[in-house]
Amino acid sequence: MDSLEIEPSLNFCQACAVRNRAICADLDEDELGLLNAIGRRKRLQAGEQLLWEGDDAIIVANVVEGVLKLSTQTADGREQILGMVYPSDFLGRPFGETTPYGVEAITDAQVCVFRRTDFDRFAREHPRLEHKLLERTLAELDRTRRWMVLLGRMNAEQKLATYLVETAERLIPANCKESELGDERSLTLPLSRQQMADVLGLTIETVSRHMTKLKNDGLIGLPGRRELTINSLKALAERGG
Amino acid sequence: MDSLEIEPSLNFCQACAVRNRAICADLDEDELGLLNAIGRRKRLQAGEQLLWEGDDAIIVANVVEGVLKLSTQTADGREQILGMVYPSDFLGRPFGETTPYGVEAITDAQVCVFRRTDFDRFAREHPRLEHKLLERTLAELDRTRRWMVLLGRMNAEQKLATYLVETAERLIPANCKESELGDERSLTLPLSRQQMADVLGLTIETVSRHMTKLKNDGLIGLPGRRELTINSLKALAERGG
DNA sequence: CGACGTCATTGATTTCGGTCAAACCGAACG
DNA sequence: CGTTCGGTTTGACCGAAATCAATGACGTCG
Repeated sequence: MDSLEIEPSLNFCQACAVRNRAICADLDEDELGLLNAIGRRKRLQAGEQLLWEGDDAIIVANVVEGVLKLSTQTADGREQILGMVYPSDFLGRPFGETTPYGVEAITDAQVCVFRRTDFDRFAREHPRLEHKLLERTLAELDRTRRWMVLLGRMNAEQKLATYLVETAERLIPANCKESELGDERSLTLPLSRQQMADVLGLTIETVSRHMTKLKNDGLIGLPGRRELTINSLKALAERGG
Repeated sequence: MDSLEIEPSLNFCQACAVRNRAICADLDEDELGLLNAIGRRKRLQAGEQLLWEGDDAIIVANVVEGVLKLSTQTADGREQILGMVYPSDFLGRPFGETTPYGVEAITDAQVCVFRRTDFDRFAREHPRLEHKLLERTLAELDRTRRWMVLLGRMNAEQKLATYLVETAERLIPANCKESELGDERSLTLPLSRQQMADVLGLTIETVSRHMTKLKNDGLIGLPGRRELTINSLKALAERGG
């Protein structure tokens, strides 16, 4: 299975944008060289699928750039998005036989891909890497459990408000550091309405209706389909949890 | 904070019921001795709280016996159960500052408790243990993500059928190994109707109604409040996902 | 035994979000 | 410039689950 369209392997690691934030952060130069030897950079276009649900788990990866979604299909064909991954996040299922979810690039993206068997061996031989991976997995589990509360106990408006606040918080610090311009934010939404629905366990119509409602209530502005301004982050957060 | 009512420390590990299934499984005699030295057995009565949401994360534990729930409170006072832990499962938040959920014993239980700082240090020094913990955490993350689909995309009947099947599968092999009596099972439900509602993101009335419906449809029997017989595991599973 | 408290069931009603259908809007293209 | 097309919004209606309320079943303790 070597049909992955992969770029030639230079030593990317040293210049890697996520060198100090990804699981490789604690590795020394030598270890990094070894890791570099088994990994390959791969570019993905928006909409391109990296892993298919149920496939043999042949690869794992670090996200270098862009946003990807993890999702699964329900029996009746609808989709539930299980999580979003951002730069420096790890994805895939090490030490497992099959990939329990599909992975698709939401924006153009760049990932650092490893054959799972190679990665598993490397991880077992390098406890510092495994430790980083453990910390990340524990943090991801916490985040996932918080999302369960959203799915299980919130109504549509609360879900939407919570999602918008969280998106703003994850996206704004990356763009600009004017965090104390006050309570306002403006950003480009990474997800379409349908994708937002799939993240929140709603339908596209319900998402659309409540976006309009939040706008009419003066909490947000919608200058364009993908554009969002938040008039008061605090007020919006209050509509959530 | 040493007011934990703890039993004196004999070397429990060798005789431990979950010795070969918990994260300690890969440790040798010496390591086990060291781990034993920092851990203590603790008995819990049904309903007793082991950890409170938001507390400093001072302890982690292995479940030796019984069932416990992880749960969180919503702003409006309702509860969402984030997960159930069974014998050999690990609980608590290693490498973290605060406990992101409350832990309460559902049945009488026995756990093997460690001060978090002691455990963290031991784990860092024993990669085999950390590896086990990583595998467990990854598996738990997979399970949690599957639960997101239940919460986000299933209707009440599907949720209930899925829950009953999963409970049967987790509980039956422990009790008796007559797994090929065919497709029937009978068991004592670990959760009250209210707790089932909290796991499934429903209300107690909806749970009750759909339990009755599944009974009337001939899929299950309800000889008592906490008693359940499954007439066909396969048929019940079909009502789920 | 009878009274009480807890938990579960059942019924009546409301409400929120889903479904179906139509209109709308902006970008890409001939 | 008009057409087309995908994504989005809006409306009308419906149904599943929540809510409100009453009743029932069971255990326990005086």
